[in-house]
Amino acid sequence: MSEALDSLTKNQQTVLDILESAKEPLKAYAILFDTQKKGIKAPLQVYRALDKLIEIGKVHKIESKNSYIACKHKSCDAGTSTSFLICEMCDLVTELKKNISSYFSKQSADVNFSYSKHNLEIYGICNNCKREN
Amino acid sequence: MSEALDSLTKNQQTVLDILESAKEPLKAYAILFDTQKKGIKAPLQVYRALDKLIEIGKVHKIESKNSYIACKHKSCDAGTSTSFLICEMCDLVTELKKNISSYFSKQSADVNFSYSKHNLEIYGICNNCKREN
DNA sequence: AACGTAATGTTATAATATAACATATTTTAA
DNA sequence: TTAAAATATGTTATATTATAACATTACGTT
Repeated sequence: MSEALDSLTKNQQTVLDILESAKEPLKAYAILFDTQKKGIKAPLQVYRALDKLIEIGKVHKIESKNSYIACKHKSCDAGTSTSFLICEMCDLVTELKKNISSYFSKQSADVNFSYSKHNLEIYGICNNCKREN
Repeated sequence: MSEALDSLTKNQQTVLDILESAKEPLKAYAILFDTQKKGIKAPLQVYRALDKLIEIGKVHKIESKNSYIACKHKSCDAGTSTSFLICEMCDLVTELKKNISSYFSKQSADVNFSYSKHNLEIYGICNNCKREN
């Protein structure tokens, strides 16, 4: 049988399932805890699954939180650039769709820097939390 | 004597000196290693100095590299928003002074998100490395 | 079937960061 | 000017995040 491009292995699917059903970004050891009933026993199994999922763009890492989040978009361009809005009150994370890259590319060119990719983490208060306060 | 706003303690100054003379961002344990001849003996002493320096805007953390860099600007607005250009070849880091915050603030408002601060890490190739390759 | 590649399982350890507690120093203010 | 409050220090231990190393298994390709 020829391999479907989006076929995931058991561990990869297990980790992705957890992330997709999570409301907030999860830390690796939280994922480990949640997946122990499904056969994942060691940190490395989580990290390996995460590495692959990030590589294919299904998952992103939020660097300032050492946390991981499933990508909600149809197809992210393979684990490169990311832009997030992070609510400081409820931890909700929204991923911005990426036309913002061209802006950074121009800004970079202005100082003779060849843009390759970026990571943007914007902190603030989400709409829900604003209304409730 | 009344306290000068920019007076630093011994450990804080030691850590800042190391960062200011470094060409690339440094990791906390690299700072520890470099400051051991100057009386700093434990990781916590480094982290505490870093915390303070970050708080007053003298140092920034580069989240995607778990590294720290001295701020070259006159006065950064107290450890809040940062924007970096990071060379993938030589690790040179340039901090963008530009008022990119207002752009993010607008983009955020478009989706009903109240901007508070941001962290931007742009990867690419710096001018020097471009010329040499 | 035999090979090459990728994924797995497992143990150990590296790298990054904080907790807890005792002490010392500086600032503030009565 | 001194006592209280706040800040910084020193030190040991430990928590958190992530990777190394190595043996094994699954699986697509030829």
